[in-house]
Amino acid sequence: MAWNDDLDPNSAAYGIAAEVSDRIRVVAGPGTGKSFALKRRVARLLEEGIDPNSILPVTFTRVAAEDFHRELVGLEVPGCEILRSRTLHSLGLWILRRQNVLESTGRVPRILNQFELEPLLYDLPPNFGNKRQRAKRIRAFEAAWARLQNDEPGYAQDPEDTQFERVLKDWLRFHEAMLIGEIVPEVYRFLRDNPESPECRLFDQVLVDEFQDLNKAEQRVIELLGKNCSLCIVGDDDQSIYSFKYANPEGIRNWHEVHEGTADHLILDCRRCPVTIVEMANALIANNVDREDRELEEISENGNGEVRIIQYPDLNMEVAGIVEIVDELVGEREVPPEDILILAQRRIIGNPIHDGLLELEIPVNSYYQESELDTDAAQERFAILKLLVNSEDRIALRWLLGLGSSKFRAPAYDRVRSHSEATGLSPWAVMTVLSSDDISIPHTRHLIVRFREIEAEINELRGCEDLTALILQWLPDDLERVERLRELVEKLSDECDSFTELFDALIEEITQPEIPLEVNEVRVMSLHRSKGLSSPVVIIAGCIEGLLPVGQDGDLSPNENAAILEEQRRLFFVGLTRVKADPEKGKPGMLYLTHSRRLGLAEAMGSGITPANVRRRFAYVNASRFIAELGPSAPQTEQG
DNA sequence: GATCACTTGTTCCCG
DNA sequence: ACAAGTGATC
Repeated sequence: MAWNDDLDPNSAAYGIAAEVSDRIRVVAGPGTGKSFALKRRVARLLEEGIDPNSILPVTFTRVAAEDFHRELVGLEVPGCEILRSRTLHSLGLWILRRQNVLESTGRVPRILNQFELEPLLYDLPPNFGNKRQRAKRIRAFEAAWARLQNDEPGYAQDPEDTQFERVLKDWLRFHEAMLIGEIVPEVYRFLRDNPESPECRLFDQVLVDEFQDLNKAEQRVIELLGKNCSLCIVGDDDQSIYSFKYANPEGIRNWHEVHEGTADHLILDCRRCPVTIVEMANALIANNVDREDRELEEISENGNGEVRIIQYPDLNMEVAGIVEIVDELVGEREVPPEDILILAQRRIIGNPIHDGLLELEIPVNSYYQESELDTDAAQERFAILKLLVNSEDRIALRWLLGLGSSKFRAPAYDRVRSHSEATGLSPWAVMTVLSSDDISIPHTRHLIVRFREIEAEINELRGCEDLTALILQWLPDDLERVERLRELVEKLSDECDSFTELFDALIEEITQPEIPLEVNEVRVMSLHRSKGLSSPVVIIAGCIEGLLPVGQDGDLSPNENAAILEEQRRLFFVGLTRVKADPEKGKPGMLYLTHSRRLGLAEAMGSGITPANVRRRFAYVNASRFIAELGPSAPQTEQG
């Protein structure tokens, strides 16, 4: 088909697809069809004979990359199959591999799993602040030290940051591993320092989605890739929700001022959402001060949808209430499970909902990060497996040695590491000689005990005769809290013949889960994760003050806290606008906002929920201020 | 006496 | 999750 088939020449999508400027900024509100416009633009470029290999669509997530590719293939434009949409990470890793950048700097692309960061945080010395501050500093390092939009990425300015970078990189080098977040800074440095490299001329057309969520280093990578070519950036500053990785909405807000001759496009027709929800979203986001004044426009054919706001006496009842709502929707109202999206900002809310639905045998999937490895037991089993495959996996050994101790035995391990660095022996080799009393290092007794346990475990596994026996030894049927991991292993072991094959598949599946072509279950995830998705039924749980928005941070200035509040409002805005109306198919678009009055104090504190009051081991919380900000279109709160 | 691990009491941080 | 306290180890 032609790129402009059924496309009104006066529509925003047409304007974007036909735009010939080589600097284009598109600001597109939620559900306004920006991916549709981008798709048509790519179709036009292909039809004009531009080499598909020279077009680079950059997406925020792998899911979005896959979606974009699928939609392009659907267009049946010549060349669309070749065209690959990529995330900045996958493109970055590809460039680093291609140019052997990692080898030349002595880095090993063994990427740490989320849970493996834990010992690193304890091994970083406390002079860099408490654990939370150390974690935050790692994220600044991953942003190439550009915390603000005006910062220049590349080098740490603050001497403490410089020292931190040295200690962190030493740790990573010693453990022969990398953080996933190191890829972008490495690529940035490579492109900046090698302007003659072919990667700087690889593409003629660079299109970037979700630009508001790129930090300065990522923005710079895009600029370097698109220096001599046509650059089209797309996003919505009202949906900027990644300040924790130092993304900054100013990046898209000021882009047209920084780039001369920018053609500016704005799309505001919200084709996705019911009218009521567009009104609520507009009322909500208007409370943000740091923002351009604009409104989403409703499409009256979408109808009003159904909105309910429910408060429950406590969190358990909220969870039970949501499970009941879903059961009723799936049962009596015959809503397909895949049409239901449940958003919860904390696993302590999302997980019991997931489990409750599972109990009713309603198909459901949880999308929290690395959720197969949610429990300590699953993490331990996974680490053992890594060590079985490669006893020189220093990260897995480090993690297992620290297991069971609240501070991961950091001081004792530091002595082992010093010895290892002094002698050139690997940590495994050092532990082996320690264990056999050939040498002695003070204060390492607990470490040795742990090492012997680990060794025994691995020897048991080595003794297994076949794959089935090994899996059974590794994940015994009666071992609790590893259900998700076991399910995954069972699924994968059917497709794998050898043990190493299974291991590779398992790593792949956990770190880069396959993106299913179509879902057929209820999805439970965080608001961040829901970016780019839409669904006929959306349930946002835990709409409480102290969680959504999060409480004030005493370490931060009033201005910083105000900025966080505005981002939280954008997060809620993103959540609301996931609702998709399709009245012709009998799907009006439903939104449920739930909250409760009370939850366990330990639960609240453990997951960063700030209570309004604390009484007798219970945290008492109030309805989110955002509920009141939804304006007159929002219904009254019901009692659940 | 210095260092480290574990427990206990009070708690403010995840994506 | 952290700080302080206690007891064990060197």
